[in-house]
Amino acid sequence: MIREVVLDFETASFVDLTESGAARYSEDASTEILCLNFQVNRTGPIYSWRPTYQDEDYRETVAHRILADLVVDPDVIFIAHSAGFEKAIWRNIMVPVYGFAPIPGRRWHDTMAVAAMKAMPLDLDLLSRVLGLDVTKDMEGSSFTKKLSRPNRRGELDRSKPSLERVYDYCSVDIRSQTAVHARLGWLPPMERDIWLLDQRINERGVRLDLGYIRAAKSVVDRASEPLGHEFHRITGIPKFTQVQKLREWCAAEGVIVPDLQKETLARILNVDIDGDLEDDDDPFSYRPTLPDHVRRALYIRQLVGSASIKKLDRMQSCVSLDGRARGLLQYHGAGPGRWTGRLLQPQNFPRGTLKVDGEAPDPELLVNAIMTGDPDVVEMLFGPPVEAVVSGLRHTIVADQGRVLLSGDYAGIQARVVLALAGQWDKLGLMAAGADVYIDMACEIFKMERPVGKEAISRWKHEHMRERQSGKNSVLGLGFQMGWWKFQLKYAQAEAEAFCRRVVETYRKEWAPEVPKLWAALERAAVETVWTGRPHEAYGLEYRLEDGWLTATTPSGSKIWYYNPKPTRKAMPWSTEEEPDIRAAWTYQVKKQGRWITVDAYGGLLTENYVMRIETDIMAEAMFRLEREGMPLVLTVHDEALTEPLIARADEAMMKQVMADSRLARQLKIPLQIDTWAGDRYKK
DNA sequence: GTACTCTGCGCC
DNA sequence: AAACGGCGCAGAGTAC
Repeated sequence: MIREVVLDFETASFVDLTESGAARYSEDASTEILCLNFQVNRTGPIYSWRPTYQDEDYRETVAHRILADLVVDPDVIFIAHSAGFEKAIWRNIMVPVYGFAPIPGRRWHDTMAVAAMKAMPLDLDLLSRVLGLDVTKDMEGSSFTKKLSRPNRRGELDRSKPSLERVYDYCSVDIRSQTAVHARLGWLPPMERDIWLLDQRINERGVRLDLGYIRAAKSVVDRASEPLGHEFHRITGIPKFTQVQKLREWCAAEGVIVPDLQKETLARILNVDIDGDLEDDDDPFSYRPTLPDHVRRALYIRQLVGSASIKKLDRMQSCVSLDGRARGLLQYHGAGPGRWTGRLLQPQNFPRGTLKVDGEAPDPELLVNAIMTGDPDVVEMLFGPPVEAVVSGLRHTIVADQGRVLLSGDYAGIQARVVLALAGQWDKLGLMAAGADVYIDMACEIFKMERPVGKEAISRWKHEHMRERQSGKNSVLGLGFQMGWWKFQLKYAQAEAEAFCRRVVETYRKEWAPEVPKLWAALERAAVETVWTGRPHEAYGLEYRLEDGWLTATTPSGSKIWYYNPKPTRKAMPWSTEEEPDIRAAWTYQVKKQGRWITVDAYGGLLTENYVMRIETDIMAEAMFRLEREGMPLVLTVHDEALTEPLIARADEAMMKQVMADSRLARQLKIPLQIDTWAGDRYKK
């Protein structure tokens, strides 16, 4: 019979767990176990295993004998909340220090993974509260235990007997929470369990970081920003250029109103063309007359060195394992519809490089070699502003191991392809499948222009009508999920008039992809019907049903999207008035947003986006299994991109394309896939 | 001090 | 006639 063991370590260390992650934490020499609490089959007694006792050898205790037996029994499954932590402590301390047998990956279960799959909060306290589980938390005991796990003010770990006794007293509380959560949430279904097991292999494999390069990059940044920081302080009186509000207030006092300090805003104000397609180039001098030189200089410094991304360098140093690989960078199902999210150094939001050498991104090795000198002057001479150069080279910190290469593949424009395929907009998909530039197609539709024919004409058009193409691209990518003209203007076209934005949105909905709004409406209707009647409803291959406190949407691949606590509501439409009210049936659900558990309105565009993201993730996960089988072990996934680290002999871009293209689900849904690949020693975009 | 929220900013 | 995409992290600011 399968037995379940819920377990929870309390530990102490000089290493900061949130800063460094479980892998680095567990292998640090200062990390020690205070106790391990565990409970068998939900109702049994809670045992506490400890490495030290008053009078007896820990090996002689009942807890130890029971635990040792459980570990070697292949029918026992170990359950933890955020199991990556318990697994790491087990692997790096329990086995080597206390002589327990290793526990293979297949014998672990993670209650956090189930919470993630069902779109619930991951944090155990909030999760218990939201689920209404009646576990009273001993707040004092909890904060005391937390305090004891870190060095005190004098820089020591407190090991006094009364303190430890207090921790032991408190410990069973988390076990009760975990057991209750497990009883409520249950197991992962087989398909999801396979994905989670894959996730664990990827997280434990980690990704190699070039520590020498990281050190050099930090040196470049430090040496370049120091004089600039002083100058900034002199000009503005603000000690740090990270103080956004103060800087804005200072600018205002100097007579310059700055709406925000975002990259693009700053570029516009300073009139620096960052991407070669500055949106507001009608009047390039609009800001100049009102911008005093010292304000310009202060903002310029902020632009030069204000990038927050370089903090990734510090994070890399603190979370890299002793063997030079960073682990635990991905959270399984971190986003509602199944996507992985990034952790620690957040490998999913590396800035895209802005450096250009002869109009192209520089060769990673050349850039790295320059930065390796640690000398900002060398970098400046070869590539331009040193901090910008380091930011552009941040991705290159990720490298392949000896004898291996990085091999990356990404699904080009997959979001647009999936939404068009689900909606049945086959004409546009046909264009995409034939390799046409649909952004140009949409632009021609918006601006009523003649479509260019022939390779040369297209290339010329692209060059001559860059702005029109950008509008086309934004529309194709952004308007598939019911974005209105207001948001479109805010996000992509602040320089354009309302009428223009209205026309773009109208063109997308009425002319370019008229099937897509039908998809929004159908999903909305099916979901509302399900929530209001309690009976399942299907639309466009997606089946909504109520399931034990959630509304689920089952996709054609059998995967599900979960919405917690769906409630029927009535909602006034935006155009509803007193005289002509338009109140319709709708529904809400609950979700964690910006750390808070809130109620949100469901609407067709959102349901469509969730559906599309789920399908994308399914296609990606499917491909990841095949890549692993073909000798291309995954190290990262960035939503539509798979980064693998095969042996040099197995690194074959054509093979990768083929493996990623070979998707049962894409065939079933008639989604034409296009895969772009590259191989190299360093990560890049 | 610690916990939390808000803003900014990076990605898909 | 038509709306609110998904994330994580750093730092500042605020509340206790």
